[in-house]
Amino acid sequence: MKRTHTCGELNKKQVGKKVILMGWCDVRRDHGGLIFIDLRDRWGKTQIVFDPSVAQAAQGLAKEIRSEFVLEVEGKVRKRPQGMENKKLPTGEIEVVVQCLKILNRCPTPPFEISDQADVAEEVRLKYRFLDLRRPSMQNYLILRHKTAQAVRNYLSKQNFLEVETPVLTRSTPEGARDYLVPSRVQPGKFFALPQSPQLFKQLLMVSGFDKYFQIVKCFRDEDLRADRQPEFTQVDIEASFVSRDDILEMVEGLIQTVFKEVSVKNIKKSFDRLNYKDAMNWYGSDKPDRRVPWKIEDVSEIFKNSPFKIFSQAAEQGKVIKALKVTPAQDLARKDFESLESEVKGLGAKGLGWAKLTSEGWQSPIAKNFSDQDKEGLLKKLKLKANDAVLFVADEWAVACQVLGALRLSLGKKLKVFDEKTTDLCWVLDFPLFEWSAADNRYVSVHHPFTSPHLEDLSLMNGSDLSKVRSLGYDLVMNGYEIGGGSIRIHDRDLQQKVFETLKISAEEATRRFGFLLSALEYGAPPHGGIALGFDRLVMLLANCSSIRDVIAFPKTTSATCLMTEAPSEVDEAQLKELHIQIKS
RNA sequence: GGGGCUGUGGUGUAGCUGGCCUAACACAUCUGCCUGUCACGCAGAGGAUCGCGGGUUCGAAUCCCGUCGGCCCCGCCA
Repeated sequence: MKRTHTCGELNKKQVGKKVILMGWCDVRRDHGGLIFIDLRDRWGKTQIVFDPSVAQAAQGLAKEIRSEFVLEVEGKVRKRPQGMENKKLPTGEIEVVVQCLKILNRCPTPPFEISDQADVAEEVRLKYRFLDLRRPSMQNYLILRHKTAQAVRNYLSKQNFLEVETPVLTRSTPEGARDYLVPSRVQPGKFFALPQSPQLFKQLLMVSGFDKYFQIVKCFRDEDLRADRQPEFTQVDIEASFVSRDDILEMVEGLIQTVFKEVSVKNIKKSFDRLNYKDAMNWYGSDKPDRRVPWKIEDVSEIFKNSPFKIFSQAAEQGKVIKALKVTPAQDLARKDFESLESEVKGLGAKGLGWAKLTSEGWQSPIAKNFSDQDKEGLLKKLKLKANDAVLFVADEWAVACQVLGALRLSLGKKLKVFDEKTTDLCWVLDFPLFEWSAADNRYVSVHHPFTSPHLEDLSLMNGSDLSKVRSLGYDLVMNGYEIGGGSIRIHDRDLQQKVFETLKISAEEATRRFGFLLSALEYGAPPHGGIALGFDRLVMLLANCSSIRDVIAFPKTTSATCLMTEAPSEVDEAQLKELHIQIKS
């Protein structure tokens, strides 16, 4: 027997036709005589009818059918009686009258109803993921994921990019995320690492002359999970030779537009806004700003420099900044809301949060009584305040003040629903610092990675005292407050690479030991090159309007990095450990 | 490593300021009836010792401590 049609394609054009359908029993409506069953497959649902006057035997067997039984039915397509059409179904104009039924497999009562309406705890869904994935919405997410991957492959292939696979078993290159390690059986005491990204391999491919490379590839990072972070995730990894930063940015803009055109109903702009890191931090308090929140952080240090309010004026004197965020409209925020914000802020590293609300009766605020008339006037003018606006103040080190107000900007913007969640915003963040000081390590560390090229205008600063001023040729692609991609123009000069290692306090021996193959490759005629890696799961998540990448990954891990279905990771046999020369200490 | 939320029949929830809880409701399940339903309907039935362990108390789903699982966030994620 062969299935002639799927459950999503029959309509009145096939009326009268004999068909064979296969699928799962979605719902059963047993009227005693007539039995209706919605047969479901990944293409849709079709109503099948068992009529004792048409096929007595089939109708008798149909009495046994329960939810999620796997069925094969042979029957005739017929138009539903007048007024009995189901407008909610694409196949709702017809039904299949069954002449012959085969129960291909039975099913115990499922742990939850296979339906998008059913509200089931994620814990249960993940344990029975194979059932969860039967739900139409989950099937659509994976279909969307496939289409997105296809669009990416087609676009890049048309642009003459070549897909090349790189090793999954590779060497550990600390610095960066924690590695997943794989013990070597043949080399006692030695380990492979799973790649955090194919970064070095793609650079080597450039040295090999594959001037346009891409790969849709799994990457592994043994770090704590988030809604948008899994220990194994997929990147669209891209690298090209003889390109400038703008070449990469434009190519990626084309890629993203193509993806949107093929899989989404949303429209996005032709080219994406570019902001530099400093502005992103100053205006949005984040290097991955969600610009859909229509508020910008303002610097009001100048206004409070001479204020009688000592907390602010002294902060300004000490070289700190006073940042202000106008929250509008804020009529729904009461004193207790501001007070709870204040405690929230302390968890983020700020010493305090000032607030003031402008009501029709004047200022409502625990601190505004300390402001001079000049201060108030300055604020009104700079922030263009009107009744029912509130202002949040943080006086702190620049980075802290920005980040804290950035966090509040986002959480209040969402809470007060001041923007349409369905809109899409894409932008580039450029000119990141190349290095940042790590107090923990007592040295400078790479903001991106040690192979990122310094901004060519800043090369002279590389010898200066304040290395945090050196900008990089790195770039991040940001969508709705998520970093969906990041990359850079790389260093292709061995001496410059050596210099960066020195700056990072990575000794020559250490560099040779860890990245010798790269340094060697850079000597053998490395072309100028650069690239990007897109977070494929995040991209699909945003295209699907989901809030967790788990929803667009077939078999994801929990926040404690386990799989509830397979119960991985698991203990292994003593014999396996022995072969791998591994002993567990408890 | 830290903070927050959460765990009650198969599923989702209510109860959680301790005693009327002999744990309620909806869906699902089972039985019977039903020839036009599509969240089918009607009548009935079964099913949870409240994640687990300990403590307080005359009495614990309810309070306390510990522990395990899930989710969100900070740190971490070059």
